[in-house]
Amino acid sequence: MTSAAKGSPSPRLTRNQAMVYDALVSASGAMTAYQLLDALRAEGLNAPPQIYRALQRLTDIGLVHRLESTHAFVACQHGDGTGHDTAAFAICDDCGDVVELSDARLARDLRSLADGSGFTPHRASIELHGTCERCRPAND
Amino acid sequence: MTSAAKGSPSPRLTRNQAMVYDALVSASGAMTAYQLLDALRAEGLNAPPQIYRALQRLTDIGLVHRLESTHAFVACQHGDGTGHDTAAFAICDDCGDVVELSDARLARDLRSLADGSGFTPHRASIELHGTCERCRPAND
DNA sequence: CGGGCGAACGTTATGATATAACAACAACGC
DNA sequence: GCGTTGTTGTTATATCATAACGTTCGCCCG
Repeated sequence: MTSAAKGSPSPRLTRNQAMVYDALVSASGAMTAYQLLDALRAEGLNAPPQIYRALQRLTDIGLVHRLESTHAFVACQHGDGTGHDTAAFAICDDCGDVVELSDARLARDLRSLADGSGFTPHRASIELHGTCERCRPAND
Repeated sequence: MTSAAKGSPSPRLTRNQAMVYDALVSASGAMTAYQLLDALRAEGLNAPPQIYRALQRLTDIGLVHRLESTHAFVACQHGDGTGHDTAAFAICDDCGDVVELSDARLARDLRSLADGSGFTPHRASIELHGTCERCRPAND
């Protein structure tokens, strides 16, 4: 699986950016910057700035999201389009799996909640920690 | 959820915990651990673990919230009661001011969104970045 | 062609955030 | 007293992230 551009506004990725993005997609989960660095040393990336610069660009264009609460990064699970600014993440504290959730109602509620305080939101970080379906104890 | 004792709002803080909490309340805003350390050196706190331990306890009992996206800590702005597990924060990127928002509808939306994915949430981190009322350009 | 220029690169060094580990001590029940 | 438990103070170190600098790349335009 390669770093093919997706939808509308995806400029071509540079080599480093493609390597980082591919690593995140292959991981099918979140990775920290230093995990990416370790994974990509074999391919010639040697120092943190190379990773962080690629991640900066990838998050800027919406291909990658940053998980603030775990200091990790995850490839966008949507078709790249909209909703990035209010994406929510369900992070399993047991297995580390991350699922990206998007919901118009949630976005609307957040916006109205902010408006009620005179606040103009620019971006949101919404991260749920808990237990995913597969890790939940079998009892109901 | 809401496990803080109702009868005793403050479970007797130790000296260090009280110093850290007082510093956060006086700041009327967010502070990083190292800002707290600098502020409290004069009172005898010398090393990061002393700060982090106090913060750990204060967040455990709900008197302090951690802002994941800014690596900072803020005193709870509620009357201490419930809603801590789904509190949202509006963080002004201009002046740094932080307002704690709480909304039952938001909490419900998040829960139902998670349930739809078979996810069982334990805690949420909801942080809005943007511009507060006072910092917003006057037109618009 | 080739000069200019902005973006990306590689590298070194350092800054910022957070925790491990351990010895000393206080508070408390018995 | 004496153990148990939790907090403290301290040193050292782990983890996360960026500053700064010169070099190279891609590409437009003269």
